[in-house]
Amino acid sequence: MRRTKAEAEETRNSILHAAERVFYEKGVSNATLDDVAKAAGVTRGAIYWHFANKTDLFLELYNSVSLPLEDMIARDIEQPASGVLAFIEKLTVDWLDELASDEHRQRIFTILLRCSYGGDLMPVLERQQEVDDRHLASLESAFARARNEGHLNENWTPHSATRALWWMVGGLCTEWLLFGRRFDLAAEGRDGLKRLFASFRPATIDIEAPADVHSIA
Amino acid sequence: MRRTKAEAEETRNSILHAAERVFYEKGVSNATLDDVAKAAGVTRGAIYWHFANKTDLFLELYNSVSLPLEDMIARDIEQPASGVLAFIEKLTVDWLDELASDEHRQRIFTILLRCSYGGDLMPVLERQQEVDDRHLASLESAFARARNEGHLNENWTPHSATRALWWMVGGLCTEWLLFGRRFDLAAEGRDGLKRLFASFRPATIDIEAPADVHSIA
DNA sequence: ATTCTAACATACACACTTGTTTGTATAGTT
DNA sequence: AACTATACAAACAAGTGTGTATGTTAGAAT
Repeated sequence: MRRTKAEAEETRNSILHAAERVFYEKGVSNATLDDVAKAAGVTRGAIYWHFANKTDLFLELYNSVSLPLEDMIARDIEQPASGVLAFIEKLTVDWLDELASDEHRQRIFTILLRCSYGGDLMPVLERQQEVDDRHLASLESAFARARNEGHLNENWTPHSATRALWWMVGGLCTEWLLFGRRFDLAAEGRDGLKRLFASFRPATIDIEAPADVHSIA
Repeated sequence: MRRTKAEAEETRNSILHAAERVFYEKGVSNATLDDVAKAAGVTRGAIYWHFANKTDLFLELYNSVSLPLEDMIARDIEQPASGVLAFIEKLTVDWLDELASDEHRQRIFTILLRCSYGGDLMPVLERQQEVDDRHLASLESAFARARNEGHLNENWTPHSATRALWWMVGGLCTEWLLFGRRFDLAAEGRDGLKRLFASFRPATIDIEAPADVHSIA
């Protein structure tokens, strides 16, 4: 039953997709390789051909997800300094929108949130920490630039604003993913971010803006 | 080896404590009942005498943790309306302090965060959702009172303030617990909450306060 | 003092999962 | 056309955890 290379790559992908679904539904440690095999329409032999073992399959699945957030954040250096805060806000909102519409990424994140990281999954944890730390550093430097230009409210520091944003987005996504997506992630996130970023901005008296404060509601 | 009732209750508790440690270290599904038994200094027979199975043991462990947050929040109804925001802030800070100093609760929460909730653990998830919903409703009504008294900044609504606070605290604790407690939970939390609550308050011109803004830094 | 039973320990049977090994048909290679 | 490595399927071997059944001892009841 030797398949062509394209077909082999196809079965490898189908195994990865099946693993994503099965890991998401049953949890990584509760899922059996036979579950994955059946979901992919193959036998365990195929899995052991393409992957060394379950941990390796999980790592490959983790590697297969692209993390465009890094690129997005990296670009903020080149953005005009005047709108740093607006840029970060848009970036975050866009990221939430993408998560809300990408079931693939939803499942991956949920799997990562629910898995134990005990023993052989340590490299995943460490890589994730490292990525997070880079994101936090990027964000904090962006907030620092905003402050230096006088665009950051004095209530906040670059560090505290970074953490507040990070924790709020993290908490939002965690609750949404772990508790059955019981609300509109994009809408609630957009609203919360709008208000948080409003508090980030200095309390300037809106000189040029018309004073129709009530029209918002 | 028949023991007295007090001794039996003692072994039951030792089993619960061992389960807490073992579940925390190896994850619920990766932990063996024999691991728990050995950690408790008994055999699996003792566990099966006191508990029906692993799921039941986990549920009993979950039930054994007291959730004083409910009482704390319930009392806010009786607080003076003038300081609702300050009261909520203090409540949250106190709760963080308690979590930071109570390793028992840290382990329980970590276990809950890391476990899969697949299949037979559904009741736990549902109960937790229900508890969370009550907390959120309490918080939101408190914020509503603050707004009615004119103590809530117009940038925020009771709903959005509740969610922002909830998500920020949740994200804070989640990161702290899952990523190895790499920062000072109480200090960072207190600082972040201070700034968030500052943005909750209306931007009153501090008439009576001396204008030494720079002395803070 | 005897009996009963709570509170375990021990032993066993069973299912399940993993990893490996063997088989096999076919795509590519010469 | 023959050969070989590929891409799996199928069978096998071994370990592991669970649930239960049985054994044992000492507190408690009469």
